[in-house]
Amino acid sequence: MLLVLDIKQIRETPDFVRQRLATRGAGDEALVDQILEMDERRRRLLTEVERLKAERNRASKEIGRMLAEGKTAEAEVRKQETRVLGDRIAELDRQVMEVDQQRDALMLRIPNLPHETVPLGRSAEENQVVRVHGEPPRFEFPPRAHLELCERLGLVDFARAAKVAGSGFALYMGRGARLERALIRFMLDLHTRDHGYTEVWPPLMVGPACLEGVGQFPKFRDQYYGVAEGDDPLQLGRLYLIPTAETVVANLHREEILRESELPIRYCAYTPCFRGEAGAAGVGTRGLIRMHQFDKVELIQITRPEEGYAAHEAMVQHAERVLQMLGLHYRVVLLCSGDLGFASAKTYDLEVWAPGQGSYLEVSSVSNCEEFQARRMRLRFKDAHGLNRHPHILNGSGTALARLYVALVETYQQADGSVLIPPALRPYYGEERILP
RNA sequence: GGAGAGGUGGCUGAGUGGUUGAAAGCGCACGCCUGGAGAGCGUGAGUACCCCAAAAGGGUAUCGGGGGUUCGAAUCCCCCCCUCUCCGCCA
Repeated sequence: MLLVLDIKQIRETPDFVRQRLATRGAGDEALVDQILEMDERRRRLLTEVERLKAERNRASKEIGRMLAEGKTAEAEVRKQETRVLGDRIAELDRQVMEVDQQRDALMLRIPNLPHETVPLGRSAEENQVVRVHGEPPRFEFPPRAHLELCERLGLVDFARAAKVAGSGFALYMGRGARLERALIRFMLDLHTRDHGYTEVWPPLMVGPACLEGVGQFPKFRDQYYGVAEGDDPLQLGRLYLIPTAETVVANLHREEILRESELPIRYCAYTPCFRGEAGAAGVGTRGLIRMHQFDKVELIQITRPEEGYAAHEAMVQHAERVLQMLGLHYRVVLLCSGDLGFASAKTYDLEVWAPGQGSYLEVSSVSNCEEFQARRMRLRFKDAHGLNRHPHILNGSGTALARLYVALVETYQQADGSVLIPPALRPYYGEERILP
């Protein structure tokens, strides 16, 4: 009953589905045959059990009629006969449920099909840079890394963050905290005022159904923080800390049937994001680049399928606008099939230049998940013909904070050790520079 | 956390074991009426799945979720979830 890719699509065009899945290079296409087999078994069982149920329903009505007419003896006989049907039905029902579960479990493991405009490739190396904005800034001195800048200016206290929460957390202090807040407000204002998004301030914990809905479950179960209430171990896993606002906000309309006139829906949310990042320790773990908790302003759109890709392009530009207004050098990267996220059909990453790192940092990922998530969360809209269809769901960071912070202080650092605040941010930060 | 009440179709709301997928009202769609609108009248309309080449048609499931009793469950029993009211606690 839970359709991930449309089971009909798999049934009708298995070769196409297999071929598209194969471009991801993860071997998921092997699931297709298993699913088809399950599906066939399921339908055979269903046809049989439904026939029996129809028969039983008829018999029951007949018994009702007999009793009403006072033919108790006859009714008793009929009851006896019908009881046997019940046993057979129960047995078949059990089998149907079993096959259902197996099929659904397989379906949940199938990632989205890459869009036809996605370049083929195996890994991040084959991603395509589609445009570059600006130039890397020049320095008359060796630019410092953000870690040093932040510590010297007292913006972030990593030691105390580690003391209270362990490694992988940041403690923004004083002007550092104010800068974080300024960035959040700047982005929220930009997207709500200029780009037509409605601001949302959502819960930071969600049930597992939401994680499943956006495609983070079942595949990446171990990367999320589950919370427990008190010491009750039974409570563990009933709620999870959100790894991104997408997890909550994309699910806001789950199991609804929207009116077409309500589309497109555009939401913008600031939230902290919590990630276990299992197995990622060791690489770039110092500083603000990879953390268990970071801030992010997220964009979500729910659109008619016809408009999904136009909205996708627009959304990339909404995220780019942040970087442009902050005067940062960045590039837009189109992910290749092998680097695509589980739920996404097409993704652009925004990578901002961090002079102190001497590298680009991913600060935004803008994806069109097409109908994939809508199907998993049973979100539909009624079109002009009264037909229920799945909308496209898009998400994009607009943008992630911590890495943006890195790029910002590294880009705007001065020879005297101060950090200039770019003009667009000054109304929010309140001053023109952060002095040593 | 304690006590109570309740979850039925887009909404309100009837229904306590048998042609009830579910009265009635509102809302909605279409048609008639109208110069046009309204009122009025009529018709239609949930969702998912299965059978059928398709359409037509037929069937199954669905009254918060799951399990049970029964020939038969919206109706009876058990467990869970959620909402509301009162009390307690708390930012």
